[in-house]
Amino acid sequence: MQRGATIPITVADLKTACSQCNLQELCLPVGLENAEIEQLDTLVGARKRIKRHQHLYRAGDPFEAIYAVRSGSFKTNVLFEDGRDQVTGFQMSGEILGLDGISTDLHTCDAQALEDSEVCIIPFAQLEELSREVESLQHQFHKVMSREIVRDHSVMMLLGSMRAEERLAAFLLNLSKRFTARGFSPAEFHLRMTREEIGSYLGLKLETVSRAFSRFQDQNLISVQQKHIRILDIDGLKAMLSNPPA
Amino acid sequence: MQRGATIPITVADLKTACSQCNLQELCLPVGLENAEIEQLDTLVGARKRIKRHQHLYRAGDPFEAIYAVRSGSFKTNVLFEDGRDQVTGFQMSGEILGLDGISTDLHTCDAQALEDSEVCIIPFAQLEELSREVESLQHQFHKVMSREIVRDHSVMMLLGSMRAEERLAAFLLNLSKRFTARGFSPAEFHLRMTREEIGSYLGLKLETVSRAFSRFQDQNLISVQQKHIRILDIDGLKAMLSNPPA
DNA sequence: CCGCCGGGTTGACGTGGATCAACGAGGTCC
DNA sequence: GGACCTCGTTGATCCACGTCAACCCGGCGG
Repeated sequence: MQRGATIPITVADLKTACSQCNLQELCLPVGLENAEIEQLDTLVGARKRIKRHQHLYRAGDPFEAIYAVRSGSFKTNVLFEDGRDQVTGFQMSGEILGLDGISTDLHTCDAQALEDSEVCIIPFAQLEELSREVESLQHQFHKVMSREIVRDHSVMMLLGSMRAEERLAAFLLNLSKRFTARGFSPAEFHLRMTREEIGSYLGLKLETVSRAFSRFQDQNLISVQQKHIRILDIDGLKAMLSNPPA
Repeated sequence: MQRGATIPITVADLKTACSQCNLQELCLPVGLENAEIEQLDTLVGARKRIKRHQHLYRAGDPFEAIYAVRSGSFKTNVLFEDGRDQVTGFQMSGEILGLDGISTDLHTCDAQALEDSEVCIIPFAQLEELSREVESLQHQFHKVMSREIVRDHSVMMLLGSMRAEERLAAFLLNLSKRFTARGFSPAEFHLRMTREEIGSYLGLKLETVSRAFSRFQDQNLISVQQKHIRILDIDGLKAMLSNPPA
């Protein structure tokens, strides 16, 4: 099948396509030329709305596409035979979901919307096909995967060697950075996930998360009201990270 | 520069190449046709010997190539500003090192040999070039990256929700599986890493690792003599994994 | 309006693993 | 062969976080 200029692109398509998307700078098209992004448009046609608490995919589902979060946010979690599970990440707009499925052609975790959300569907076979032709797309995709590996390593670091308050501080600073990159306030935001989900991600119990929030508030580092967070002293939070336990 | 049939391949090259390598089934060439593997040979020319305790690369080094472990074994670890560090993985023959470097063109962790080892150097630009031409290589490379992501997720699970003995049991079972895949005994092997390195990987202190080994020995699950491990009751070890803490 | 329910906070208490410390076994260098 | 050093084991104690439980708040349905 031919692609590219031989396929007519309608105005309706364009409106939803990468070339018109304000997340370009955060998403798969980073670093691509305009002409290349228009090639991407031809395969990133469909979008999908996912309501709060609905699953985008589940562990065991056949893998066919990766997804770019267009609006809203998600969590991914892995399941364990005995019913235990663990949140492996929270994804916000521009971030890519589903890379775990490539290895076995089955998804290996669940992806669930934390709020009403929308994703762009990127059929994987077509992405591979196009990235054989478009060098910069190929390289960008490799960077996306590698970035996921690097992110996972820093989560391992967090889980393996940080104390509860350090973990939470790292988490808040990471969120702040990601909100900032999306044009939101670095200091004030709304958590989309529960204390239990935060705890699962950070390897802590929800009570410990709650207590750490309260402690940060007592120290005037942040102000917390349920899911509403305001960072009052970002340097203070950063300082928490460079304090080894011993 | 031309590649492929236009470049003469000497017998000496071939002897060290993928097409002649007995790790084919475990390494990058999985699932490739013979002709395709021969194309791989053209870029996986050089090998490098790394002595015990030497670094293959360090965090901050420019990223130019990925590496396939040909013999021996490695650990990778990430560093933290304040001097803390954490082992993120142990790699044995056929496994790929260096994928973390793609994201920023700098390596983000250290890779250190646990014993005298040898790696194949796979220049990354050339790998991308060839995988634009060879679909199955492209796909296989994506699987390798995805597998690393999946592996990282299971380490997160381990660090975030398992108890000390569960972690160690999971670690031993994982080693056993990988030794088996390489034609070694599933039940008897030699650890290449210290208790401290195991502990760092598992998010435990070396004393805890040592105690867990002793406990397993008391329960006749394994026999331990320093670095020599014999698994006596593999089902018993597996059972440790399906026992939630509560 | 009231009752319910999920999510969050806080307190009292228990415990798994960290910490500190002593000692033993093997390897290496003179 | 002795001195040293790294690695591993084991015991005693401590403490960060988990556990259990009470309670609070806001939203929702009847």
